[in-house]
Amino acid sequence: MNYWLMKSEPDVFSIEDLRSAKGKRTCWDGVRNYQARNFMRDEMKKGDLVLFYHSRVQPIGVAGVAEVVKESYPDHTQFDAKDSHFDPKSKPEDPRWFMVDIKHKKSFDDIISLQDLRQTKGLEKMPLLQRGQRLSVQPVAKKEFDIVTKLGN
DNA sequence: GCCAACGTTGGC
DNA sequence: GCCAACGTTGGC
Repeated sequence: MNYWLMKSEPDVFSIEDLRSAKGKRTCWDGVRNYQARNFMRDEMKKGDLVLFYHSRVQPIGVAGVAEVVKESYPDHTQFDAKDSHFDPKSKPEDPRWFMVDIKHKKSFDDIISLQDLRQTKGLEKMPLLQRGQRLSVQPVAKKEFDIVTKLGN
């Protein structure tokens, strides 16, 4: 079983949006970065757990936990000319972009702030905390996942 | 809103 | 295959 971190701008889609979504789940569409895509397409498995991260908007940090409930399949927004994530170079018979479905598991009472994460021992190697790191989907070590979720209790 | 860091594109 | 130009991310 693997662990992940996925970023979302909460004014676009927050952990509470996920909680109130139908079935408490959503498809994670719109990822247009190859490395992030590869993680979703090749390595994310049903049952994997995800740290749901709020970026850009204060308070920035880990807002809760979600679970992968459906493994990768083509992201439909790449074929929709009216969608902001439309990719004219992607063909339905050879899709370029993939997504997974995730389901809400837990919202933390308080968001675990980026500053707190930076100050927590054992998290020094988290990709999230590395300089210049921008991936919206990234792996998390089990140890790191355990430390972070413990902070959220 | 700024801007550093990074990814992608496309001319050569 | 290089690399300048451009676009995006995301903390501040």
